[in-house]
Amino acid sequence: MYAKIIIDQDAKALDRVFEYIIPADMDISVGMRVYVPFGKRVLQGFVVDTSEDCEYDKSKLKKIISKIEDFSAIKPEMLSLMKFMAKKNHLKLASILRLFIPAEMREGKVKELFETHYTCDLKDDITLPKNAKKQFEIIELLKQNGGHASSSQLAEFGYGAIKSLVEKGILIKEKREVKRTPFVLSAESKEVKLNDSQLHAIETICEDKTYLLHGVTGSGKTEVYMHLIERVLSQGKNAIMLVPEISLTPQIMSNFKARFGDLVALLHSGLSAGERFDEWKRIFSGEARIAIGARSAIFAPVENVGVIIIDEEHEQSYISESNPRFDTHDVAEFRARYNRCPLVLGSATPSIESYEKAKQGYYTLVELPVRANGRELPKIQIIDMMNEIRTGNSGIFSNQLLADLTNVINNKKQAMIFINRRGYSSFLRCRDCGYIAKCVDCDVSLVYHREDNRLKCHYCGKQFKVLTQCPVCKSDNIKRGAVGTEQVVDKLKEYFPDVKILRMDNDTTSTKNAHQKILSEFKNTLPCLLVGTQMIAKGHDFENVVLVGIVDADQSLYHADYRSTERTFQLITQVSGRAGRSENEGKVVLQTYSPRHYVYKFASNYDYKGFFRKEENIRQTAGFPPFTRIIRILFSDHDENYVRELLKMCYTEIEQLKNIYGDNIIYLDAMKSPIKRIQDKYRYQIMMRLKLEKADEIEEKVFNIVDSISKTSVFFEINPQNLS
DNA sequence: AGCACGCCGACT
DNA sequence: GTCGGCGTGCTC
Repeated sequence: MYAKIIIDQDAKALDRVFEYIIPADMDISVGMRVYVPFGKRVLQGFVVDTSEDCEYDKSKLKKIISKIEDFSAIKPEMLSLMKFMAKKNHLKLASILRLFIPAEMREGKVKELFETHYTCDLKDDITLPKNAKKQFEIIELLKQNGGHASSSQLAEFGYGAIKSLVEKGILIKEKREVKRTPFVLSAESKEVKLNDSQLHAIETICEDKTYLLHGVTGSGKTEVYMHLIERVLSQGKNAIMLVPEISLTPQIMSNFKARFGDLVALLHSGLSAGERFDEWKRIFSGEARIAIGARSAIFAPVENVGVIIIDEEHEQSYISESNPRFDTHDVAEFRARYNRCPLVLGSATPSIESYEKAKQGYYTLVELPVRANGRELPKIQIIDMMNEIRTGNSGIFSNQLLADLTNVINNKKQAMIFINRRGYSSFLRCRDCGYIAKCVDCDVSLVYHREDNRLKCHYCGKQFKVLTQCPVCKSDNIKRGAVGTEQVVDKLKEYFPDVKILRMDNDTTSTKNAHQKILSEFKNTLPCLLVGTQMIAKGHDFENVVLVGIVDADQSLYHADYRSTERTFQLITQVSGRAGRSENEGKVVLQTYSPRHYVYKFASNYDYKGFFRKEENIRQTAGFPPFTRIIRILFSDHDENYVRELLKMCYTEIEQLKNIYGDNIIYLDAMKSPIKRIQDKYRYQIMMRLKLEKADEIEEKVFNIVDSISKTSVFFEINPQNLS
């Protein structure tokens, strides 16, 4: 017998199958990991196929040395998924396979944890010498435990007594694997009465289809998820649920643990290597039937999947931006179709892409239009900061926000001040009329680059001189806009010197548990102000928060990204959800320099559909996804000349495609990447924008061109999020 | 990726 | 004469 094997090395030249002889006495099946001789070395490989015959020169074949584990770590479904991802995302096979098993298993560092375990058969009459008091106590303890005990439980009895019981054959000693189950807060499982739309949603979501579950904030999506999972379990099937990393809060996990107990396996970054490995094994063996985790949990070795849920489906974190780049949606879709089960995408603010798919009938839209507790959403008041400047207030805070903050403090309540800061790139804004420098072709904000003091468009690469005078109002009061958390805290201290002010951002949460510390201090202080970045937007409910201030909402709006408006809408909706969670009525003060921008009108009315229609229209007119496809090909290498040469060759070839496809290629250009050099590698890129009709075909051709020219691997990105 | 082979220059 | 530079090509 012969085996087709993929070598576990991340190199373009090895990105294919190699054949080996399976020794007659070795029982090898597809999906196993093996050691093989490769050149002069011994390497790990994955068996992806076995056959009676081989294609390669028989005399040159070598034998598999040994198995790494005795079981197939990669299940058949995952091998199909590998092929799918390799084609769809142009990834190397080995790098995909690595996603499917815990890193700790590959490095071989983490081993199963063993503990000595003792069992005794309670049905037998146990006769002990009368003076064997200790042995008697041990048997008593075992009786209470149903005949089982671990060595740690018996530690207090001393080894002599145990040993003598074992020797008499009363106790059976064995090495047992212990699972390191991560600690989870315990919670009461409470039965919640479902409203009609929740019931309707549960009833609807049952076919082999993709459902977009659009539920307003607080509409009880989680309850729907739980019911769906419950049903699936009762059918003997299993479930996968994905949540954004930041939502993997102890509260959510404990709710699921309370409902489903040990059937839940949690996969998140907070686990130790050993814990993660054990959770993976619990899923692999079928002991755990519900896998809950962040992005990478979509690769959990769950078999017989009955439902896949992606909560907060619009979250950016579902798109992997580093090394094997993939979109969790695609993978989930593949697995759902493979298992012929529903895929549920849940969100209060679905991504434009997903809602468009629902509109076109690819997804089935299911709505939860009312809040489960019947409470009103907090009022959002928009403050025109240009007007503040005109009336002589050039500070960070509007008079309204200061008045509301004073009110909060006098009433011994709490407020959150949200700083909208994403990335470091900055834009230029006219402080008199609010004008923002934009690209003449692309309708995205230009980014200021300090090193050469120029404005650049991250989509087409065009460069502009830095403006010194506003083209609209001729004012020369043009500044770069970016307010930091520190700055805000300092200012607040001037206004409210006696009030506790906490700060939460990347700087203050770098140490372990800092997160938790800040939040619990906030919880226990009245009055108190919490200043923070995106971090404070998610998850936690604080009943005393009655006011949320959004200091500079525009910061994400004028990011050089066609998705920035969408993201701003999502952010406002989410942040607003922090105010008035309990009896206390909440309010949101939103400060902006562009009060007439449509995003604020729709966001302040919680009008998702209105926003969608407007945004859809704009994307269509401007030629952005989901109505076009953007392809970014990133070349990087230590040798700048080589990259430039490579870029040039690829570009010339790709340009030829224009002759065949004409205006199906809306845009094509080669340029330096916005960040020229990362880790001493020079980065150049080709950007293209395609009409959808021929996009697949063109993408395939482009890939083949680049693949045949380049010796080193090249990154392909479809509709990139971040253009650095 | 790593490792050998190989074909050039400059040194014990 | 030989040591060692790294360009090229191969690994079942």
